Amino acid sequence: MQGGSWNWYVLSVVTPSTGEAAPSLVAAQAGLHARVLDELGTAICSGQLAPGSVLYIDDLADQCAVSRSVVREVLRVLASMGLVDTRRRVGTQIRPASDWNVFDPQVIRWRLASADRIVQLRSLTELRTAVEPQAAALAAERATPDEASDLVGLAAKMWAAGKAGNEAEFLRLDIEFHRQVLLSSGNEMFVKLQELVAEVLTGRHHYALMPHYPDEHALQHHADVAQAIQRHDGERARDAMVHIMEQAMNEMRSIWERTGVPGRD
Amino acid sequence: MQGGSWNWYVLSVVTPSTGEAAPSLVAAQAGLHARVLDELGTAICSGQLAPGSVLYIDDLADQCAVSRSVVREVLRVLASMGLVDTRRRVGTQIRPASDWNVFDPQVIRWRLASADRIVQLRSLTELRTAVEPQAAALAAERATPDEASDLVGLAAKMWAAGKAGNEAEFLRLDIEFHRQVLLSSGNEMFVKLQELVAEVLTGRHHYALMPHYPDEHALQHHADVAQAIQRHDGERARDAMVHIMEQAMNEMRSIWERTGVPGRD
DNA sequence: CTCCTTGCATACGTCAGATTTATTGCTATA
DNA sequence: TATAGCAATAAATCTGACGTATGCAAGGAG
Repeated sequence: MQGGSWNWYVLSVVTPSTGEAAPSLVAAQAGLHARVLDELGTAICSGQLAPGSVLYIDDLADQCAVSRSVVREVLRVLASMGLVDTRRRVGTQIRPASDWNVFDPQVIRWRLASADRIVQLRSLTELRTAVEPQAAALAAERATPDEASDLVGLAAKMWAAGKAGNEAEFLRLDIEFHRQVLLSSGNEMFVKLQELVAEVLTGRHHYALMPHYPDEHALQHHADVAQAIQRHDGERARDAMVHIMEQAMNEMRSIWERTGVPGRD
Repeated sequence: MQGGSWNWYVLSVVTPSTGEAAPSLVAAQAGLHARVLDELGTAICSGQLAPGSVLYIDDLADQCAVSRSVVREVLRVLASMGLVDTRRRVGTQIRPASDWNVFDPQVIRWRLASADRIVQLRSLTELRTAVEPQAAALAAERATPDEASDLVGLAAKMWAAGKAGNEAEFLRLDIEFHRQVLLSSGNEMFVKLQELVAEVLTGRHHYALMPHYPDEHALQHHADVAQAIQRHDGERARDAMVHIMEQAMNEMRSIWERTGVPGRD
């Protein structure tokens, strides 16, 4: 009805049958709002809906087989994420990627599920590389004795899991260790960042991008960080964490150099 | 109607007349959605609506004098920011601050307008301290010749503005300089972070929290960063930026040590 | 007395229709 | 050519209705 509309077929439930690409992480009975939100968010972050494209509420309602209320609520959420911009008399326009709230967990999930996966991975890893050493230094100043003890304990368990070759357990402990460091830093934003990183780590596992194999040096560095924090030695904690980050960065680099073009699995 | 309801008066348009605290940054003719969103977001981030409190759509519609549609759309946005959680048969519950998307620009604005102002300022400054040196190092690898030249030019203009005592111009150039460094780092998340920092810097100005007075050393460090980036010397760029951040951190520290209790202006 | 099942009241979820309003692009006029 | 007025359009808002999951409590079985 609204003018020439726009070729919608890209949004149908095709999920190009490339296999594991999009098993639609949103359960079927999750409610219409969540379903439509996920559909549109995925379509936008994957680039299927190019920036500048215009959507119309009534069309979307028809094509998604939901009422306008649902569509409107979805668009309001997408607008708050910077993904779209809706204006009177114009419609709802897709905004360029540079406007997106790339710190929104939801946006990160959508991008991890898209061809941008590698870019997202790289950005977050670089951010992590910058933040975690600083967090370790702050934790050395602010961690309570209990927190410090927990960290030492976690490092010990990581060592055990690494020796035993228990990969799943090691991954869990690894995430927990870094979460604890960021928690002890006393900076709420660092903590939230950890949630994003955890998203990536589990996502990395889900997309089978990188098996995590612990080595001797990494284990030692984790123990060093914990010990330095317990002894309030900020500099040593920072340096040890820098080493951990360097290794993580090297592992990541091997990923995005190996997978030449995006879109590959 | 819905049970004992909840004492709503805290949300009225009181804006306690303490003066400049809340001139309601949202224009009156900004639309009902924006108005209600701002009201509720402010009330939640300020703590007037304590975590665990329960709101009801119909009550909100009455008290804000808008239709349920508007309230529902607002709540959906607040839910996507992690500020509330709405469940059937229960109502809409305020979530604890640890669940908030503290990277959402809107949330940051609300928190800057609240008593949490100092906490927000500190968190972002610490984050900035962690990120910008890394960004400078990356920029030294990735900046195009044009970008590097621009940076050198900006540093020169900052020097001129600093000498001339042109404070407003200096602030503008300062923000632009750091934005350019983060842009040249080639990391989209770093760039977004800069937008948050700019939010803080202008907010800081708006709340008269800190006059920015440039000194000789700071000017030299900015010039060093620019030059190091142009010469692809990542280590020197990182070190110079660390010095800038140390100074920024010291200035901030003087703020949140001076203003003992929050709530002071 | 405890535990589990069952039924009910409740507040959100979804829908459809109507009306208002802001904005854009066109057109006619100075 | 520039500007002011006009008409078309799609979002913004309101309203009333019905569906539906769910927390809670009453009641029965062990």
